[in-house]
Order: sequence, then structure tokens, then C-alpha cells
Amino acid sequence: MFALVETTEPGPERFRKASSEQLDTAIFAASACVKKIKAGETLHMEGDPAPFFYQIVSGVIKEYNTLEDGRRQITEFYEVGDIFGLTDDQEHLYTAEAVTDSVVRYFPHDSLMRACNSPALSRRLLLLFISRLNRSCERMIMLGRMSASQRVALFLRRLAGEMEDRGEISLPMSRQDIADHLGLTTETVCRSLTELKRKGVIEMPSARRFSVRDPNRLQEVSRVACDSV
Amino acid sequence: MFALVETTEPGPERFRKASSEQLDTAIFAASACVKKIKAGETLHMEGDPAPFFYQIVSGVIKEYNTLEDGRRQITEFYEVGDIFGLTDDQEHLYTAEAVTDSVVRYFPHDSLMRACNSPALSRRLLLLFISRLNRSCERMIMLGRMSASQRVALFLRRLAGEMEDRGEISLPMSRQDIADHLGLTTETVCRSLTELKRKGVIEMPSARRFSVRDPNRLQEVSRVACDSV
DNA sequence: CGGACTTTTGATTGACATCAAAACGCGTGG
DNA sequence: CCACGCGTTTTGATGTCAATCAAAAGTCCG
Repeated sequence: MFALVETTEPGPERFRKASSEQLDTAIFAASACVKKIKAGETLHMEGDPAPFFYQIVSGVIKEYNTLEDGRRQITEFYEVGDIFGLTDDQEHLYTAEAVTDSVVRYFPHDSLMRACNSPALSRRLLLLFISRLNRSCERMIMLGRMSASQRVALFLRRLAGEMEDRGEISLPMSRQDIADHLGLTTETVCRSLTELKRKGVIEMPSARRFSVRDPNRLQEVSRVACDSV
Repeated sequence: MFALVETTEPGPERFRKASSEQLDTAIFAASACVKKIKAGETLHMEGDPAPFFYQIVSGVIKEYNTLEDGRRQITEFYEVGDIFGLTDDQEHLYTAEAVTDSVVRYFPHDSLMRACNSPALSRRLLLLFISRLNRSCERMIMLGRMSASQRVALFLRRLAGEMEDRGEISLPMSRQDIADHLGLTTETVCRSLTELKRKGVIEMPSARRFSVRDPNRLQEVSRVACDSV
């Protein structure tokens, strides 16, 4: 369980959910406990003490910040195998909330520092963080320089890419969540999705499922300026 | 030179340029070489092979991505002591270009992996990366959820905070650079600055220098919605 | 079936981008 | 020292994309 997994690169993507995300946690396992949480429940809030960090066994967890006026920025959706809740000081900077019913295992915060005694694990951790930084950089480009439809298209592409699926893909998060992740409003997310459906780029049998009908068009939309035709 | 520096925390800031940024590079030093580059010259481009990573001896370096249509997203400005150019595979994902005439020392890429043999250094690296991730998360909030004036105010506050100065602070980068960092246009950056000047929050003796007249107001502007009064 | 929440569509507004041009700096050469 | 040219910064006028406001349609569950 949670073996050191090496996957092949999925293609010429400049940014990708790193294979190193699949981190061997066997070394932590001795001290690991498991916890179930229901959709909508929070694991911890911003400012809470951080005795633990987590790895997802099943489900989806979102990590976000809240501004004074209630606006949120979801920094990441985590899935099976992902590790989150790492912090340098003793408190969490983000709120972690379950998107779906989930199971996580948790590890004492200091086991991370102990992990540094193992060169092999240190390297894995280093690679994990580098890939996280690269992903977060992609986010900056998205948030800083892309149009609404580009953001939505890229988001779908990432989901589809990770799922490695040609069939139907689940969209476990709400429109509000997507909006808070992409720096948009629910209405704008909806309109962008409608646009993609109208053009025949994607299909949505229900609000929380989609499939990519025209991967090239989807890539096109997420790469260049905005809408044509 | 480049001793292990521990600084005290500057205050109740949730995000900050981590003290751990000051990383002991003595262990790399055996293999270190020094390079000078002039303002506007690039150290490396996106896609270049990445035999080295860097630490700044003097000057300011910007790291950015370019989109197909020429738009840029500057992911970070690095200053004295900062380390950059770290990558997991063998090529750089970002372009690094000197903002001012600069001096950098560079280290072979694999010395990073060798560093993992030292538990102490591994811990330092881990903390460095965690603080980088936290900073990049602050960026996401800024880009995703803040107004133009909030972004500019926050940018100035970060500069002022890092400089730890009550007097005049240098603004080494151009308006275009600031815009490309904040996800805005030069014009909007200008207008926001003019606004702050008009309100008496900052003073600008020249386009590339400023001082904070009213730190509280500056904080206020960077925190809540937008302009009042 | 009814109520509450989520998603979608429509109308309007507003913030920032874009387009355009003036003002300002700054280095070069007369 | 001043005139010139060029790049950067600033201001102004206008346009546009996404936010906001509002309401209808769809979905889930008791």
C-alpha cells in the first residue's frame, strides 16, 4: 500500500500533476491513523494548530483561504494519494474541507522532519515540492493572464488528463468551488461551460459529469486568446 | 559567507518572505562559480537545459513565463540570498532575466540531490520549499481575488516589509514588470499608484523610488475591498 | 409533493484593458 | 550646456469582459 510508484510521463505537458505526488508513506505508517470525514466537514481551519499532515485514502479535499469579505481562493483540490497540510510553523495557513465523503490518514507533524534523516525520502520530498511549486506557477499564469473560458477549459483539461480517461469524468466539486479555484464567479463558470457545450467541445450528461468530445479544440481554447466561432 | 542565518519573525504576517530563504550554501560552495549579468540579460530561457541552479549575490532577478500571445507572468522577483532555478527534470520551466545588473553564484543541479544526504540541509530545504509554497499561495489569492489597487498596495507592502525600511524604498523593476507580476497592465499599475499618492498613502520622489507615509492606510487598502474616500 | 439548494440564463453595471497621446527622464552628440 | 531621440511613465477617452443583480429551471431528499 502506498508503494513508491513511478509512472510514465503522460505527454509533452509543461506542467503536470507530478508522478512524484505518489509518495511512499510507508516510513510514516507506523504512526499513521485513519479518519473519515463527510462532504462539507472541515479537517482544520486557517490558524488552527497543525499537529498533523494528511494523505488522502479516498475522496476529494479542497484547501482554501478566506478573505475578510468572504471571498475564497481554493488553492488546490487533493485526490487519492495526495499529501497536504504541510506547514513550516505550528499552525495551518489554509482551511481543508471535504468535497466528497473522504478518508484520510494522518501523520504527526514532526515525522516530516524525521523523514529528512532518510536521503531517499528527502529526495522524494524535494521532488514533490518542486512539482507543487511548478503547478502553483501554472495557477499564477492562469489567474493572472487567462480569460474566463481559458481558465475553465484548462481546468477541465487538467481533470481529464489526471483521470486519464476518454469516457465520462466526474466533477465532484460545485460550480462555486470551481469559481473559487479559478478566480471567477459561479455564473461565469456556468456560461463558459455552456459555451463549451454549445461548441461541441464537451458533453455534460449532468451538472457533475462531463466528457471531452474534441480534445484538440479543448486544448486550443485553453491555450490561445479566447473564443472564435 | 552565507552562514546559516536565523532571523526573528517580523510580525503577525500570515505570509512572509521566509527567514529560511537565507539558506546555508556552504555545503555547495566547493563547486560554486560566480557570474555577472547586466540588466535585461537572461540567465536562461524556458525550455533550456538546467545544469545549474543559482543564488543571488547582488541585484534582482525576475523569473517569468511567456504565453503564445506574448503576455508574461512574472512568478517571482528574487533578491540577495535567494535561491532559484530549481527544477525536477533537466530543463527550466521559466525564463530568468536580470532586472538590475546582478551577480549570481551557480551550483550544479545534482548538488541539490546530494544535499539530501545531509539531514540538516534537507530540513532547511524542506522549510525553504514550504515557505515558497506559502508565498505562491498568497499570489494566488492576490491574482484570483484582489482588485487592482489591492494588488498594488500589497506589492508595495511586501517590498517595504522586506526592506524593513521606514525611509525611501527602491523600486528596481519597471511598471511593465510590476504589471506582469500582478496580472495587470502598466496603465492600471500607474493609476493605482497615482491613487495611492493622491490619498497621501505613499510618496514617490521619482518613478523608481517610494516611501510609505501611512502604513496603516496602506495595509487597509491591501486588505479590504477597494477605494473609499 | 414541497422546500431548499444548485445550476443556468438574462439584463445591467463596473473595473480594468485597450487605444491614443502627452509628459517625463536620460543618455548621446552637437 | 542644450537639443534631440528614444524609452518609460502618466493621463485621458473608449470599449469589453466578467461581476453583479435578478429570476427561472433543475436536482436532491425528506
